[in-house]
Amino acid sequence: MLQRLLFDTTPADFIKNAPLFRGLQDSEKNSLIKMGRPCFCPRKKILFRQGDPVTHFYLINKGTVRLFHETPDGHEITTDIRSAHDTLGITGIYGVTGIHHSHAEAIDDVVALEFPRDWFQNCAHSAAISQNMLATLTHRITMQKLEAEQRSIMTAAQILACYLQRLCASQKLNPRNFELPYSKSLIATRLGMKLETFSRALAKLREQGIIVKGKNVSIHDLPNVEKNTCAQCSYKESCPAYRSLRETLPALKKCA
Amino acid sequence: MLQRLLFDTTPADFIKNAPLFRGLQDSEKNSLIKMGRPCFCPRKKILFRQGDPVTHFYLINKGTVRLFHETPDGHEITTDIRSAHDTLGITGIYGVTGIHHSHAEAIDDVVALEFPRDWFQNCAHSAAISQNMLATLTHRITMQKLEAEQRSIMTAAQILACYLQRLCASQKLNPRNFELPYSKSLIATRLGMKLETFSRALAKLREQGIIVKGKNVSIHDLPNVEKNTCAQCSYKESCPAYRSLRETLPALKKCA
DNA sequence: CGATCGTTTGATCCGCATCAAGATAGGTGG
DNA sequence: CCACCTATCTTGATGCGGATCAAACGATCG
Repeated sequence: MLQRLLFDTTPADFIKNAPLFRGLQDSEKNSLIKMGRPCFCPRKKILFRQGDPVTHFYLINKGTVRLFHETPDGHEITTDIRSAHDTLGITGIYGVTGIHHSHAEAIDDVVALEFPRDWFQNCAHSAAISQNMLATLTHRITMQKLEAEQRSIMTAAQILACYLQRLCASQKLNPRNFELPYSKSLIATRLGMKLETFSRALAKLREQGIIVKGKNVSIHDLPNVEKNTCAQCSYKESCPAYRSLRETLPALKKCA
Repeated sequence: MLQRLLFDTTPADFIKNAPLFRGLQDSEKNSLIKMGRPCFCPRKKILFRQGDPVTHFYLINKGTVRLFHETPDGHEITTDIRSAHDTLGITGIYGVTGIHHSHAEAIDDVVALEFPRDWFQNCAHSAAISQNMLATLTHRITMQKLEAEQRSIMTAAQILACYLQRLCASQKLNPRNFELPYSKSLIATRLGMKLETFSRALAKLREQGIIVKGKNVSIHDLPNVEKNTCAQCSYKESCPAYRSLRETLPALKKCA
């Protein structure tokens, strides 16, 4: 049916394998499968708007969502980019205001599952879900702090290099050669810089062995990368990119 | 006994009234009272260091704690300031690395209750605690995003004005006349700016009716305040200071 | 083939950091 | 009570990084 066409896997399988629902009883998963409604949002459309009451929370199956704010003078600020297996609306559900804090816009065609807020709050309260949510939020807090710190002590080029590193780490990409998952303008706003600044940062990284041509990225001079990126930030072992770097650098150096 | 001298209230009463433990069964509270050990950390001493294994989580009863990182070149970055009723180490407990992400330093003499990490994770898992934790972390995420956004679109003076507003809102201070709870240098680092910049921002605010002399603050020109602070940020109803402003401005204007 | 979108490059401006001196206040000992 | 000291803060001069405005470039598409 339609669902088969939209989803990467069936909704039931998707729920069974979702990291957010890891550790749940089968009965709980079945109840989630019953309540999870497929939800489709085409490219460029708005999934929900800042200020809207929180009616559902979403689990993304396919596609990419941009969260952003509008400033009073009409500019937009990208606060996050979410994709498969990420959630949408958690902070809305657990927040006190009952409204969404950001606009959510589909970058691609987006497929998600939606769960009614009330049902979820009242009935779906297993210890396992709470645990998973706590782990997710904790991770988000750590990463936010890390990025906030980077913005205050690093140059645009360094921030970008760190971002590319984290991208490799989180999406298991090969640093020697991978494709940017989003447009450069989207990444620029995601990193809180202007497209022009982003572009100039790319030029600087090129001098240091990180070559970006179109959407294609290849990182050559690894010692330099090590010197200029997360290895320099003060989060050390708290930073996923740093941990990943520690693990992968020796292997990568051998390839060099 | 000693505990009476250190704590504002007895540890038992403190636990019974702690927001974090709201909604718990009496039996759960009693178990917390049994396991919560008083913990004293004198001014300027370090409670735990970044990289230390997370052994406990803490609930502050008295005093102020600064969370910070060290950059590779020796500078320090204040990531948060916590005081009575705040927690310490939650992200450490729920994080995957099992280590603290920041240094925690006592600004004042600090009194706290500590709970062993393992006991807390294994035995203290009531739905109510999880709920409270989720609400706390959600709030923290929202505020972090808000501040990150402010740093990218506001000037130092505006950021400071917003901070003062939030201070009034969260600590129920009278905007017409209150005392800064921390030193100016601490607030400056908390806001991610240099002390010099902070000082110059004060001068600018003075022209706009926000007068700071020593630790004393008085906000006079409310329309100007409204124009220059959280009312301008894009979080609107998600921002506590904005909500508070909407509620309190009419009353304050009458006093003017 | 022009039109549009996404990106690059150039010139200029502004805000904050930095470096360097003063100023003020709180605390101590003579 | 005053002189001294240190901690905390203020003020001034300068430089750098990123935002802004403006224009050109390249790719894709009807």
